[in-house]
Amino acid sequence: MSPIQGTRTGGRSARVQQAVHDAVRDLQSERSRSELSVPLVAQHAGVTPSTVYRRWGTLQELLADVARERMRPDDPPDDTGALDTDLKAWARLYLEEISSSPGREYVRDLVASEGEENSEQCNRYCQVKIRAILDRAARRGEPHPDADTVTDRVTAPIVFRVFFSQGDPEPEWAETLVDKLLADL
Amino acid sequence: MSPIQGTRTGGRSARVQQAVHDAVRDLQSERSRSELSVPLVAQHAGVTPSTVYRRWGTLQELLADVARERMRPDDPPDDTGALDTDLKAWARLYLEEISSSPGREYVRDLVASEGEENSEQCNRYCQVKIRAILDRAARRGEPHPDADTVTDRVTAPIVFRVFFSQGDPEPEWAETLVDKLLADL
DNA sequence: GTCCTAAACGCAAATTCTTAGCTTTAGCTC
DNA sequence: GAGCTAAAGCTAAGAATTTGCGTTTAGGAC
Repeated sequence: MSPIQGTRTGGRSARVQQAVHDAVRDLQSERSRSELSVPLVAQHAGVTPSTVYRRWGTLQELLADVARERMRPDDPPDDTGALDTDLKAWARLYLEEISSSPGREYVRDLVASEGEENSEQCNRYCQVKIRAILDRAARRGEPHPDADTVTDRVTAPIVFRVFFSQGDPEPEWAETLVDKLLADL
Repeated sequence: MSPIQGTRTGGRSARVQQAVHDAVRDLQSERSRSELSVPLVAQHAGVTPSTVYRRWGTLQELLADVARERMRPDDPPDDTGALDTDLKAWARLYLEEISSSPGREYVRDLVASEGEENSEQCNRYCQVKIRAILDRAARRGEPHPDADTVTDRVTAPIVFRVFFSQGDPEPEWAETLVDKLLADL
């Protein structure tokens, strides 16, 4: 039985999805956003444009779909032995990731997409990592904030500053956010 | 001598800009984002599409330009007599504004635009209001955080939650952000 | 006020993107 | 493996975008 009645998830459909995603990633690495188009992606993927239009609707939605995939957490965050250093290492990495040129594009694509599922999913991925760090702290018996507080005091300021303030924040700034958070516990 | 060599700011150019902005606002109030197009806006504004393309480049950039205009601060925030209540009133209003359906669209349009000038300008508008509140607190002799701290602890979480968390936050939640900020002073 | 220059607009042709209808292919169930 | 149908391919019509060129007009100089 398939997960959703009458929706095909394997075989050709899966291959097309894979080919289109790969094409987007390839093209993103060598062309600017304004040079991308549905027909171009379709050609590189070896499918017809109408297939892409039917499945994703617009280039924007396709880009958001690809961005969400790229944000999927791969490895659990490094265990440095203490909450303070775990959170700082993660915050630093996160800031570097989303302030990088491709990182900005991904977040931009997520926010620009019509529905909010993609952005929400992305935040959930983020919280998975945060919770892994907090769980370790709990097991060590360290006092720790909850995941929502970390989101409000570390993740949110990082994302906000990258998108709404001029100039790139220094990696150290992410660590000061963690310092302040832990000082207020 | 004109401010920027060879850039026209008055007369016909100004009228066209006004007409196009007005057309966008009119259309936004009665149509969904996906129904907007450059030719449609141009027609309502009584100009040719090529004029819009040449001045703004894409629909996205035009929408970001309009959104920035709408975010411009109008009145100074209400003076309720104390920092705590001033900040809470502002935070509540801000949350309501950007979590509203048109508000979300404006922020979306800002972030989606190519350059970052529009988003940055928007944050500056926001900080103008925050600073007005903090200045009043300073004059009253109240202890107060700096504007960047308010941005990190109130503005950023509000924006982040509206765009990356599912479900609409309650207005009261914005006030708790202020409570926590002031408690940690 | 008049003239000059170039920025900005209008128009229209050429190109590219998007959509819709129909046909074909290939997963899935039995 | 036969039948069913979602999803892909194909093609043509329609819409949006880009571009070149002529015209208008704002802004500065005299």
